[in-house]
Amino acid sequence: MSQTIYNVLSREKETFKPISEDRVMMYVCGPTVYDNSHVGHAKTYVSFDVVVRWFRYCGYRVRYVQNITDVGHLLDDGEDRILKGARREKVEPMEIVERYMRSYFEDMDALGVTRPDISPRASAHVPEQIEMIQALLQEGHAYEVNGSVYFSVESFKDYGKLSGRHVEEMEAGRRVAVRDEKRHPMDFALWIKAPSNHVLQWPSPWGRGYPGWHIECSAMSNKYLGATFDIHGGGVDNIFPHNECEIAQSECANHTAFANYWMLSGTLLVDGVKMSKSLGNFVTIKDALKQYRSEALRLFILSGLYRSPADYSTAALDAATKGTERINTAARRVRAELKHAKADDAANSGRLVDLLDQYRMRFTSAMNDDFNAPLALSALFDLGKDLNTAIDEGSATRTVLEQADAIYRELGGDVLGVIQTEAKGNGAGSAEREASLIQMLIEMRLEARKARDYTRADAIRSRLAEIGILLEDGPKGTTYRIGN
RNA sequence: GGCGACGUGGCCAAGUGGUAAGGCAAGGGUCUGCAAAACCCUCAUGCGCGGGUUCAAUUCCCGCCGUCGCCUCCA
Repeated sequence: MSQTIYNVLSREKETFKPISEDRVMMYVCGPTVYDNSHVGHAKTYVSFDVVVRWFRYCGYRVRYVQNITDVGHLLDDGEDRILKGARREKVEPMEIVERYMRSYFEDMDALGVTRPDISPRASAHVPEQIEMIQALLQEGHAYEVNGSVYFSVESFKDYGKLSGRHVEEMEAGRRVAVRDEKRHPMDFALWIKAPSNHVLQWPSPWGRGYPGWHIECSAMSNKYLGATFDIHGGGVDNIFPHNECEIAQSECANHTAFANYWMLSGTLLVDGVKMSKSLGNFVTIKDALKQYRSEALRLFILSGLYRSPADYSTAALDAATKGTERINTAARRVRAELKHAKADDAANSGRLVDLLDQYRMRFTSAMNDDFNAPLALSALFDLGKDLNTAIDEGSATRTVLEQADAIYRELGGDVLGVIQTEAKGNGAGSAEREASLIQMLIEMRLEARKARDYTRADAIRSRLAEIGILLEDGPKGTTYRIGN
């Protein structure tokens, strides 16, 4: 079965053909680190995390590059975001960068997002950016004015091919005063002359200055992935001008195609409008994680297609929380049953093993179809229903349970990251010890119940509940789970 | 105004030219000292509105209405 990807370049689903057979070279636009990340970032990066995890599950070697923007990304008023952050917090610009880059990684780690293989920083690749700008100047795709360098959009006939815009049709500069220096209103900065008091500046052939925002992605993807690579990802909101500019710079400098497949994730809305730093309506990932566990956040994100918008609300997150509980309870039950599983016996076992294969195939074909995570999830939910029934009937043999456990670990855990694959503990040894202690208390409570000493039984239960361990009495005995 | 996307049950959300996945909520049941949880079952003749193509459309085409994103910084 082959992988399909909705390619924004063609606006169609295409069969994925990597440049090297078993290898995926992938770039995703990363954050500008001048403030805490919000749930909108989570949507984008969790989505691409699942793409990477899926490729790896399928046996591809993936090189995943995601930049860290720490210079050159300007605000409306022309001030660099990093400098604004530095002024706000009264620290060095690079302190802002370190602070929020660490914060970003903390958030991503908490969300279970696999770290990129390379997280190149713009400020650490100024020579590479200068080199690319020089190439563009030599080719006549760029021009210098007063120490700044601009890309000439008229020199690249394909400008607008990703976003479907045409230079002639755009009423550029209508709302923003165009810099007089530009030859064409749509031209964009490759290199910006720094005022003498500007804190971030580097020497260049055109005097002291700093790189424009777009050029870093072109220069760094070129360095780590090559002139042409497989997949370029990011949020749709950057399709114009950022992504369009990347294509223009790279294709003009390298004389070859840039990314073969463009995957853009849908915008996260809150109360129907975009969640963004500039609108101030954002929920930080740290705040969201105080309320919801990371599996719930991931499930919320993966409940819709990556390229569709999603609306953040407490109702949606509560529903996702319940959903993760349902799916994790089923997975936990399988693991618990496995401890005292029956040996295999012919017929039933075979039928159920076939059923499990079908679920794995359902999941696989969903993911192969442009990473349809919501459809893949539905397979896991249905699987849980069948397993519960099988366990109740006593037809779930060891082989069945082992394979079910493997599905949960590999597909729910490794690929989607919505199923906890191991007990959360403070350390390797302590988790096991904790489990034994809880088991001991459960047995003590059982003895109390047998003796009809319910006061004592309830006391054990409520004391455990106080420290977040919830006991649940079921037909087959008492189980527990760790609450939030 | 231009470009792009979308409108599916109470809410969220997949999907297909041949008759609607899944989650949440709701109702019923099982279990149970109590409680909580869990599990099972049920739940859209219908897919924004109006036309058209077709043996057949929610799915294709046209028009309309509405929502969102981008066009200026945002993942």
